[in-house]
Amino acid sequence: MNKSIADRIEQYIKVLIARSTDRQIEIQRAELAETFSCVPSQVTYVLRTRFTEKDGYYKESRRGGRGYVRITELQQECGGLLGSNKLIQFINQLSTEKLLNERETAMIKHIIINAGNDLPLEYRIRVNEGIAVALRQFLEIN
Amino acid sequence: MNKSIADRIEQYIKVLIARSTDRQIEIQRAELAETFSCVPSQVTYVLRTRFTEKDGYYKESRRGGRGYVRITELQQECGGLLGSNKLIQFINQLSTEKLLNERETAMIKHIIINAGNDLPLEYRIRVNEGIAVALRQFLEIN
DNA sequence: TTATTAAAGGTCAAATAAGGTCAAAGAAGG
DNA sequence: CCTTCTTTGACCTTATTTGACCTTTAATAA
Repeated sequence: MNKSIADRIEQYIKVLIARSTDRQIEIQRAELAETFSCVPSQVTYVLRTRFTEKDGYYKESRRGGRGYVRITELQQECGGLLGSNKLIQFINQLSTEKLLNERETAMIKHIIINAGNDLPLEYRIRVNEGIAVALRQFLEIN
Repeated sequence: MNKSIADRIEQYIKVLIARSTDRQIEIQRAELAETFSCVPSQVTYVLRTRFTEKDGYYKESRRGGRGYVRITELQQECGGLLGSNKLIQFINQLSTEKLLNERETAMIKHIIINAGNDLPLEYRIRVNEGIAVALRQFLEIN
């Protein structure tokens, strides 16, 4: 079974991330497409299908001159502890269930990603748990 | 991660401001352009896109001989450590200014009260500061 | 003192350089 | 076949770079 281009691009990106010191890389979409002799939107496709938030990745990008796509692999956390990606999944779920509207979803995600950023992991997890509890209370669920 | 000229000029200016005693500097547009080997209007572009009032900067300029551009970084007033009451006050202010609606205000307050609750004070302060910064970013204010 | 000139900075639009979206066509697997 | 995943390309939005032309002000010449 011959790997598809998408598979190879996925592998390539994952190797880059693994090699990085901070689980974060920046790529040029066009350059990567060039490397794999495919159209740029193929790269977009790979990012859309294999580097989702649910997979534990966070993406940012900028257009125009010197544009880029930055991919961050969120810290994998163990057991029942609530890391940022799990919390974001939870938020997404609330959004799907229409318990949060679009703006609320974006706002809370922004806070989660940015607020506890520089805290030691254990504290971040506790903050995340607090946020989850608060949200549950506020929305009167569970 | 190859920075654009615009990015480098931005950095340069920010370093100058940081080094200044009064968060205020004066530059010569043409000279700066010379330094970065670009056209003068490139500097104008950087000032227009990255040193706006929303970003917390104030600009004055004068044309003609001995012309200049003066850039002042407005002092962020909530300089001290951010306890929960201060943060709540801040949220209330956002609410008064209609930047947050009633539900959003209540939700965020709920989160603030619960999120860092059982953390040591120093961490709770850091969380609060993170939340304030994230909110400012999200609402695009200073 | 007044008129002229040179030395700034400002504006705006075109050219260029990215990344994003979407839908259609093609391929793989059941 | 039918569905799902992949590949491709046309078109869109955003960011940067550049240059021609405009306006303001200080210095200087008359």
